[in-house]
Amino acid sequence: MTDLLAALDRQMPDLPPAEQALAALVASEPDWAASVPITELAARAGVSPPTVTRFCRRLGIDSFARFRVALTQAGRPGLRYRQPLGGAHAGADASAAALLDGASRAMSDALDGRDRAGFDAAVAAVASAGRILVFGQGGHSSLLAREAENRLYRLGLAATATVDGGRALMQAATLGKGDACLVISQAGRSPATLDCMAAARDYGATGIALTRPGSPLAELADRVIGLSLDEHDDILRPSAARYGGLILLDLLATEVAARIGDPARETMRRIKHQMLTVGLAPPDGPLGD
Amino acid sequence: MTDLLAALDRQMPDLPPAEQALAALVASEPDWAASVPITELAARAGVSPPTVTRFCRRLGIDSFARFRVALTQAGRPGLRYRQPLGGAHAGADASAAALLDGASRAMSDALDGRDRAGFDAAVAAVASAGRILVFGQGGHSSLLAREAENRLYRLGLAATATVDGGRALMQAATLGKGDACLVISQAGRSPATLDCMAAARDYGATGIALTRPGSPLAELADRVIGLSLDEHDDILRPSAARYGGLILLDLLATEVAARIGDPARETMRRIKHQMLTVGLAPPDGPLGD
DNA sequence: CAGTCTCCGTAAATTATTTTCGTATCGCTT
DNA sequence: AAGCGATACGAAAATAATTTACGGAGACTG
Repeated sequence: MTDLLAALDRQMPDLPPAEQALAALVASEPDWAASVPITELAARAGVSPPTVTRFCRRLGIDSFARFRVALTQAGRPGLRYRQPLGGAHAGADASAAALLDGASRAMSDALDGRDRAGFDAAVAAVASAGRILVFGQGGHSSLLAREAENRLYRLGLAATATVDGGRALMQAATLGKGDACLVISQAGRSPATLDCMAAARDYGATGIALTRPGSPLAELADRVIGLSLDEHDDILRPSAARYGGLILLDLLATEVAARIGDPARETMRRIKHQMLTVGLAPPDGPLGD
Repeated sequence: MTDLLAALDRQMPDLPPAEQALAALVASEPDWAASVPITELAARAGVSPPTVTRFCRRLGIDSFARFRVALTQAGRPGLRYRQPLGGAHAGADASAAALLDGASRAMSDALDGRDRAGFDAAVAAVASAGRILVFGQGGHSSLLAREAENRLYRLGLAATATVDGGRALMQAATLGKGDACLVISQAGRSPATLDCMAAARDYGATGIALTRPGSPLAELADRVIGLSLDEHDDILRPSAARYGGLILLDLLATEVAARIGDPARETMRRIKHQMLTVGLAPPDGPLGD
């Protein structure tokens, strides 16, 4: 019952006419529907108040009051702004809503859909690794690779990202037992990424792939953190998959930090101290610029 | 109005006794408080129903009904985990919820809080620029700078990102009238970023800053896209401000693309065509790897 | 020591929600 | 095609929830 709006979509066809009208209204303006009295909602949908009560019951909720709560909760950050984004360009606010929706959805999906056990194993491998090589190529994956380095070095880990296909293979060849190799690739099929993963594993490093489940790269890795591609029709709209990858890296870093504990805290404190001393960071702001 | 629970914390000391009792109850069980009738809430707090109504009014909300909506929104999954993590680590799912909440919030805030007119002007400047220099330094800003290049070159624009403080200044010196210089800095106070912005403007380029409003960098720029730092108490948790910056860049790129229109579409098609030809991208996937 | 202000409860008024009940409509059977 | 039963749905009544009006108690002020 987490996502009332999804349940609503699903049940839509089976609903009687009056309740379909209600469903359509609620789906299009969930925020509004959750905050007005039952009579106003009924009037705007062209039905009577009892129909609204019956509608709630049919959705498995025993009162209109609870329905409001469920509806408000269903309005997850992005979902509130559900925008089909089709056809003509509808203006900056519509774009903003669609982007936010896509990004929120990508993040929830990535987090919810992760394989708990595999993820924990990846956390353990990273936290205890001697060195960590992060590799990603192409616009999105190289962004994620650099961000992974950025997150991990702050914890005092020996993480290095490279986005150079030739160099990655050479670096992978220097890894050994107790090291980790994190390879990031959305499609999981480019030769350079596969070679890098294979080489790292050959020399005894733990291979972790942040990639599409089932891809050739995933098959090669010891541990897989799944990241699915999002489908989209509009060639001009940026893919939201990056957000899924970023939030997974954030979670990885957070969990690694928790596992490392005080030494990580001390490293972060040092970084902050230096930034403050030089005057680059405002005293209350986040680390780095 | 985004975070009722925070507002509640803040106002707590100034509240009369009966309302403090209410505030404490609401803060400790927001979900419950949002779903029970006013009489039940009042009874459990040991106050009368009218006191609850007055309590809502004092918080700036004109009815108990709206208070419930606000409370439900504030009580979204992530927020409950705003624990300082100084104590025990509550597990990966709690971290995931907190990260997701922070990221979603950062994105909504960034989009909602943007200055519409200034943003449009920045879009126009980028879309019509001869060359675009993107500059950012430090973990977060360099990530954003590279991502800006990544988004813009795909539209056929001559965008170049640099994260090298010395090189940026030299590059800025090559800009001229009709060019644009996008400088990204979360604190907006590092000398390198200021020098770069000043030089670019000196030579006639339009200076656009993605930075904290009111910062020295913002003062120097022609156009400001505001990005506020998020406060957070947990040194080990990554800052969510990056997400705000990313979504703003996505919006910038989307709006620029819409303004450019078909030529941008053609460039994207070409990129996709080449990726498909070489077999790097799956036919239905997003652009790039 | 009034006067005034704020807090907060009781009771009344108002408003919102749910229940009850009756009619209409549709599909199915004979 | 008429009869039957089920479902849909609104009107009105009943109930519940919320807000307003008002007044008393206590604290602070001149």
